[in-house]
Amino acid sequence: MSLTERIRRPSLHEELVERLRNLIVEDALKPGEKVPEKELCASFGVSRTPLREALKVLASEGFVVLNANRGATVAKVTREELDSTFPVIAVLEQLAGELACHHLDAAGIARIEERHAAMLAAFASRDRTAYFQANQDIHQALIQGAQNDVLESQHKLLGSRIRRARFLANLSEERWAQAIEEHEAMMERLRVRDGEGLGQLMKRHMTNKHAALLRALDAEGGSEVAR
Amino acid sequence: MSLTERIRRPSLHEELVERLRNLIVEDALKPGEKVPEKELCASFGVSRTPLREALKVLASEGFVVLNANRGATVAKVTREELDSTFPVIAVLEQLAGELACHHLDAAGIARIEERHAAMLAAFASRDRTAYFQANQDIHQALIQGAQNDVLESQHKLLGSRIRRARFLANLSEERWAQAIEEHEAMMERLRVRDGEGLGQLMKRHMTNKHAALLRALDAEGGSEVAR
DNA sequence: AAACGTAATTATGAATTCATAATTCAAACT
DNA sequence: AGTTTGAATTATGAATTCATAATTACGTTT
Repeated sequence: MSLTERIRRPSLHEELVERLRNLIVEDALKPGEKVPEKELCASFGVSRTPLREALKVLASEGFVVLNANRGATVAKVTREELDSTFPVIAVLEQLAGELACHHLDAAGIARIEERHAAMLAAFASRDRTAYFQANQDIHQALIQGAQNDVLESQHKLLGSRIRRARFLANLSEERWAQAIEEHEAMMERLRVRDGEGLGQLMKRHMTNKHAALLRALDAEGGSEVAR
Repeated sequence: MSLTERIRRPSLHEELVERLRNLIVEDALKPGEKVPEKELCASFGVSRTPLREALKVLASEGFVVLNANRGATVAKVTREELDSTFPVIAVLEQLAGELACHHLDAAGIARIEERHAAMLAAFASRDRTAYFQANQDIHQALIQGAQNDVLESQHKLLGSRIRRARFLANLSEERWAQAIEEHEAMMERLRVRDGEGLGQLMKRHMTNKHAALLRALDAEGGSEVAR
């Protein structure tokens, strides 16, 4: 790292935004639950002011809901929100695919190729954890390869808002196999740097994931999705 | 309106987020300027706490930059940010076009048809103000017609972050004429509810607007764009 | 005169305090 | 018994206070 790098001491509220968002995304704070202001202040060892500042930010990001004079609750992810969010993520991924084909160098593609192989191996041994990891790495690499900060931040934000839901999607064997096929097709487009084609495949990949998720939800019949 | 509607009293910080964002978007607070905490507290008649909460939210939205122990400044819109933002807006509009064709009813299309006519009239008389207004109404109507809250809010946020810049774009007569043609083509697709086609045209329309803006900026040679 | 160092001032981040709204719980009443 | 009313408690929104970091002003030194 640079020797004269700016000293960076994140303010309390920044730190708290991170920590609280993690608590929510990692499901330590569950949707619908009240955010226990007092307890959190005590356990983090901070006063209410920075914690409340953090809550306002998280509210604007959509992770919590503020009710006047009634405190904050963790936002529930409704079916409607899911249906609104997936298409937007889908077009963001489409854009990422287009841009990544332009910007990724050989090394970058090689890295994705490696993760793709890891994903195939995980599928072969039906190792869900390894599969999810490799899968996420690939999408992440493509997003970052697009070299567009706005795209990256928006994608990250929307992705984390529906993070929990995505885990429920790849349940069925058929869907899993289909997803693998889709990834194979994506890799082909990436290898020849066909941005247009990769983008369309990524969009469709997301759309299919959404559809699969909806089927899974309908099967269990909950209109409300746990984060 | 419903007789038993919930009483809604926006909290101070919500109110302040709105007001401050307007001050920034409307250029009353200029990019790079310090946000004068004290003055604003005085003129709004509130204490520092809610104002600072509002600043944190605006920072997470990208309108201000917080410097530790050095207060907040209005975010500058850099050339890089512009280049990152336009492609994202473009794909959001693409999605809007696709969805709007599905969701808009005859009345909705008629309303856009009317605004389109108003836009043509404004172009004929070279009335820039009326043109901008009609143009914005059309895009707004298409976004809302998509009936996707996430899409709408993201589009609104990104749009307002580069609002100022967009005013600089339609300077040249050629670009203006080209934009009109693009809108004509868009209307054709909308009339036959060709979502795919409309989406692609809207994306290209944005891409062209971006290109025109860059040319305008290059001509005057500023790497930094006033909001 | 320029540069440096130090004190005074100011601005900022965060804790605390305060007023008020919401909730809880118990007693009174139907 | 169940419901309603009202005091007590608690939680929340916002103002104020406090400690510290940053800036400015000023004097000293070379």
